[in-house]
Parts: sequence; structure tokens; C-alpha cells
Amino acid sequence: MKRQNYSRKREAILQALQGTNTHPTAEWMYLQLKSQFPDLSLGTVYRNLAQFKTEGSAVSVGIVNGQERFDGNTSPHSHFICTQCGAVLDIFKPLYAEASFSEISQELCAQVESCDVLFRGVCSDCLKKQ
Amino acid sequence: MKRQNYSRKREAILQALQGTNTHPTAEWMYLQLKSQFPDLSLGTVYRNLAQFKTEGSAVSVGIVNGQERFDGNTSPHSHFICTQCGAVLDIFKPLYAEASFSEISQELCAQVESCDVLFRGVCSDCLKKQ
DNA sequence: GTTAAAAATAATAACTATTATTGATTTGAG
DNA sequence: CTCAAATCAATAATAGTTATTATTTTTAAC
Repeated sequence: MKRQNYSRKREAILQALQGTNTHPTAEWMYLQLKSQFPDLSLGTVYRNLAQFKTEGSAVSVGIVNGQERFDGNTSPHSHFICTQCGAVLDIFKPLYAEASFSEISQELCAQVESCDVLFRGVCSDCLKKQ
Repeated sequence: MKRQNYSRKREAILQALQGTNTHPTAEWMYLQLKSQFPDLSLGTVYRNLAQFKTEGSAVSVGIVNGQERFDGNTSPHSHFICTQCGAVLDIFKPLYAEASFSEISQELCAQVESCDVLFRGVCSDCLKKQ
């Protein structure tokens, strides 16, 4: 039984990503795992996150304040980004945008493969602080 | 009549952005305008684009291949991004995602202000080339 | 368990898009 | 024209990310 693409750090990185709903940055994950793996390198986090993306075990939410945000939840859902604190929240309510794949494909004569819906605004925590 | 925030270069940058549907990068705009304004600086393009965004006369489509893409069309519409060539295409078909503002607001106890819908796939040109 | 090839990593350097700085130029009302 | 405010060019600086390379870890056959 050949277990390719395995290392304890890679496994820990993926588990840390799947175990949070904060949609973290590479740097945040690096700092989180640094205590458990004192010799962890930031480059390793970046490299593994990139690999998770191409493998499909992680997705990118987008870039918030100059930093890419990752999501280990690959089930289809949308996101809300707080323009004040940068928090990224999940929205699991279906939005019918995916239902437009075929129509968009026809309109553009293109092959539509995915759809991201991003809401922006002020989150509840930031509203309270005002 | 006070004409604040005016300069021939700023006007040219905005007109160039509004006169294309390619959703260009700052660098693309710089190269486009360089022939007309030989002493134009890339920093000036970046600074004006940032100002257009805060003023609301331009919006950001997102970051494609590491570069921010801008749109001078501020009417609500969606976008398709080709994952092969990086082209950004407009989609004017309404997608009913905006209709979910109030529901999302309730679900998150947040103040939703905008919504971006991004489709990804392979554009017609790239499909032909395969 | 050993061992050798393959894969992954740490540390570091390099890259690149973007932003900040600063001194010079342009703008427009008086 | 004059002057203060706005804008700009040129340059340096910043910061997120990627590439490099020597070292370490993992793997699977022995």
C-alpha cells in the first residue's frame, strides 16, 4: 500500500485547515502549527496549501487585505467578508447562482466549472463595537 | 466652479478604464496610456485606480494570476474568469444573489453592502485552441 | 531492521505586485 | 500673474508569495 504525498506536517496542515471555520491565511496556519512543529517553515505551509488547492482538498476564498484566505470545507457554499475586520464567514444558504451554469455557458460559449459568491459588509461583531 | 481632483492624466486613466471591457490590470493601463503620456508613472495609475475605487467610479473584479483587475462599469453585473488565459468577461444576466441581502443579513446579524458573483472555467477562445 | 531512492522540508534568497516617500510640477481661483 | 493646494514622476520600500538548494524524512524492497 503506497501512501504517496504523506508527511506528518502536511497532514497537520490539512487537519488544522479543516478544523477551523476562520478561513485562515497561510501565516495564521504557520503560527498555529509552530508550537506543535517548532521547525515548521512558512514555505512548507504555502507549498502544501497550493497542493491542496490543485488536489481539490482546499479552496481559496479570495484575497482579503492582501492575503489569500483558504477554506478546507469543499462543500459548495458562499462567503461573507467583513470590510472592517477582515473576518470571513460561511453562508450555507443555497443562492441559485450555480443553477445558472448552463445559461452562462451558452451566453459565453464557455465551459463554466465553478462559481463563487462573495458578500461584503460589516459583521455583527464590528456592528456592536460601533 | 471648482474642479477638484482633476488632471489630464487622471481623466485619461478613467476614460481608458471605462472605454474597455477587458477588466485590465494597472500595468496594462499604464502601457496603454504610456504612448499618449510618455511621462506617465505606474504609481500614478495605481494611485488613481485606488482613488476611483474609494470614490465609487471603479470597482475591483478580484485578483487574477496575482494581479488586481479593475472594472469601470459600476452597474451591477457578474464576471467570468478564464482559468487558462485570465480573461475576464461580463455577465449581465441577473443572478438573484442580490435578492438574498436581507436573508443573509438576518442569518449573520451583519450589514450586507455588496455581492460579487464570480464564475470560473474555460472561455470560448481557449476552448477553440484545444 | 537496513538501505537506497524518492519525496518533503528548512532556511534562505529571489521575485513581483503594490504602496509610501519626496521633491518637482500642475492646477485654478483671486 | 501669484500662490496654495493638488497631483505627479521617480525612486525606494514593503510584503505576500514563490523558487532554490542542501538536508531530512518517508517509503518500500530487501
